[in-house]
Amino acid sequence: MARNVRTYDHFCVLARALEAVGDRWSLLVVRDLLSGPKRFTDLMARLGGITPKTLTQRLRELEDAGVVEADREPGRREVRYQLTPAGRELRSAVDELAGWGWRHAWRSPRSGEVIHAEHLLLVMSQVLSHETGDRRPTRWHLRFVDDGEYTMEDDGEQWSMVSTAPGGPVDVTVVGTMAAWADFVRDPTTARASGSSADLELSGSEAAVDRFTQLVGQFRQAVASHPSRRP
Amino acid sequence: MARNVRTYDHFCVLARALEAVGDRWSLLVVRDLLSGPKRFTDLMARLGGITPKTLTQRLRELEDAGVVEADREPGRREVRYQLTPAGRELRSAVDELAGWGWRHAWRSPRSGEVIHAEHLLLVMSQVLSHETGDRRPTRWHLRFVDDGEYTMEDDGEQWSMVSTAPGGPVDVTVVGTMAAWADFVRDPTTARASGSSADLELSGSEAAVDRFTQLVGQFRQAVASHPSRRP
DNA sequence: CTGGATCCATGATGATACTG
DNA sequence: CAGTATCATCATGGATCCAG
Repeated sequence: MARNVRTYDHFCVLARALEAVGDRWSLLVVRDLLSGPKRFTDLMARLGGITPKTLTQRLRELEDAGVVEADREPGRREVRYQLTPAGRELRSAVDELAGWGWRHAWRSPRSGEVIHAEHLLLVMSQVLSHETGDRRPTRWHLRFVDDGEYTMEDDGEQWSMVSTAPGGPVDVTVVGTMAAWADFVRDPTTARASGSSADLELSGSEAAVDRFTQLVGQFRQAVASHPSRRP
Repeated sequence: MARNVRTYDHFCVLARALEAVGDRWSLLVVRDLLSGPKRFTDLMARLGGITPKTLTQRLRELEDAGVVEADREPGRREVRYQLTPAGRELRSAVDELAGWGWRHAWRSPRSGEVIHAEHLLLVMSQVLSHETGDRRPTRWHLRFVDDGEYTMEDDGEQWSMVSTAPGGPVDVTVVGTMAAWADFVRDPTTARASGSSADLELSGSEAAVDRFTQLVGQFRQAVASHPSRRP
């Protein structure tokens, strides 16, 4: 008789947690739902490489575990998946793992590796939270015409990111394409000086925009100079 | 061409971390090494259900990821596996996941579920850290004649556990078998009153032993009254 | 005895195509 | 849009065996 591969049968809280969210892809689904509710196809797009079969299975398992709930309204095609309160409580565990990943498992992107706005902003939150000294309550609004709308926020303690419009006054607003944003992260001055259609529009007070540019620059440098284990 | 199942190819720190420690069993290996170095067979005993093939594979992968290092000394039979500094930095992530597991994924032990001293002490650390108000620097020394030696310690911020002898003065020393300890956790007064060979020896000041008994009792109650999702 | 390696069976995942 | 169906491949578990 084969043991159930979905359990560990250990008397251990960590094993229990991993039975709920330790399967391949599970925590990445949680990651993408931490920034807000998503539809099945939204998740498919962000979880590059997952198959619909596996995504369906993970969503069902996460529902059973009380981590995810599906919002199905009659008369509406879309199903909106969102985290339950228990699921939202995974944020600190995800942050700790992400922080460790940045410090010890980072590597430069491989060719063909798709860069999603949300994931870039997640790395950025980690780096800005832990590797810059310039901290004060700050709110940025980023609108990617081809990849949704995000708010990045420093409450003075840590940076976080959600995929909704800001819930208060913003210091800087960024509008443009995802590609322009990637360019800007790669080299702020060039991207800003160029007059091409790939430009980003930055608005806000001069001081706030300067600080934004500076922090993005620090992030860029951190990524560039990171002692990746496998470059 | 099949994608490599061991990578996600996301530009994402969390995905990078999960490529290193997200495989089945990996974080449980880290869990068991967080309390100190272990031999292959020690790990086999604690990771109930893992096969030697899988454990070998996980250890090699964790070595490649820079999380684990093998200490092979010439002329010595044993191989001692231990965490690297990067591996030790996984403690906070493991703690966060374990805390979530206690709050949202706990269930009573199934019949046949092996209880290991270390794992019981890990749950206990979580519960004492987060569900009791009675906090002060405390150090307990537990010697299980059949399952090693452990130190549990509250630095005033949180409880932790290592599988070594204490590095300082202890408030309470516990000596006995694993079974006696399990009995004691189940019902302190009965186990203590009984004169059977299953007894635990508790030593320390009367106040310290009383407090120990009381905290274990709180843990026992927490486990008993826990609103398990699947009892 | 420790620290594995080998063989086979089964379950989990991926690729691709298709449907209500 | 939100999945199913089918087939192929890979990872894991169970059992057994082996070298130092």
